[in-house]
Amino acid sequence: MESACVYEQTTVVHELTQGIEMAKQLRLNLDSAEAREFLIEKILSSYDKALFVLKSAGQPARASPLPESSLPKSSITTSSPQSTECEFEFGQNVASKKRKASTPWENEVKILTDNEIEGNANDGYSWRKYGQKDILGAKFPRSYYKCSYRKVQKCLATKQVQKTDKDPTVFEITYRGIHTCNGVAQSALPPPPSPEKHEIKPTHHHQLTTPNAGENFSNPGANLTVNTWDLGCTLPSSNSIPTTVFEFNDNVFHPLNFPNHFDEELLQGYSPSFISPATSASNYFTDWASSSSLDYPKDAADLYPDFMS
DNA sequence: ATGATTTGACCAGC
DNA sequence: GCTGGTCAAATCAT
Repeated sequence: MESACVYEQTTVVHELTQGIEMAKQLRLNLDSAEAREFLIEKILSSYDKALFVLKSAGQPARASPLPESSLPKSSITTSSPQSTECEFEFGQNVASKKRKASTPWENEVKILTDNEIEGNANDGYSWRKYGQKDILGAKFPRSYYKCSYRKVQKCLATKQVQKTDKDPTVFEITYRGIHTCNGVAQSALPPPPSPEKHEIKPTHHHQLTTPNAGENFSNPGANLTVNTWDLGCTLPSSNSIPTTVFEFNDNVFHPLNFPNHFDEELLQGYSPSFISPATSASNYFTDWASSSSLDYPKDAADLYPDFMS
């Protein structure tokens, strides 16, 4: 299955979005050396992950060096019944009024997340609900969102949010289309979570690939373990890409297994040529890179001049 | 007053 | 005819 493990886009979106959140947290925690260090590491980690995934995306043959069993259950789901775990769908129609099942979207990504408030995922974009439908066979209706800047900037990105039948607290989010809006991500984001108020659900589930997973570390007091690298499918390697785990003790978070670096050897040889300039991942990236006060790693720019430009 | 959400209707694919 | 995706008027919230 060619796209069996094409989870890359979601991963990249997640990691880059997470980087945005981390950067925001960093801005709010500049006086705390410990928090600063942690956040910087986390940002770099997310960035590394994104780059790794982008690099490895064009090399299906080397997918999943490790047994899937070593990985947590993926939160990325396939939209195809034939597929086993995850995939992206690429198509061409862009936000046309009528569905075209035979021509998938140019950019469609499905994720599962329980880190969501009634479908309003903090994914860095501002969405406007435009419809809701009861879906055959589904317990819960599906909500349709389009980019708030659809008119102003002709951004055609849409997303669908639907509670899963098995667990109403878990949302299946399908992102469609490409964000052509500019610089809206930051302004659209809600204020960073307050450590005093932000609440984190216990990791009863595959916590996840939700782009705002980065908020989680702001929760104090809870003895919590959060996996932010919870992608199943043919994850390149759970060895080279360790799960990010941190705990909260006495209002201080402690990174336990911090994925700072990937195996450089693994990174080598991967061409970024597969990167489409019109993917949501790249849009996320450009939004992040252009709007964030952070500098992206220099070596990344060296490695991916096209991507960075 | 303005913008966001809700909800019934419309339309095309199957 | 059924279904999913979208539109747009009505309604709600700020």
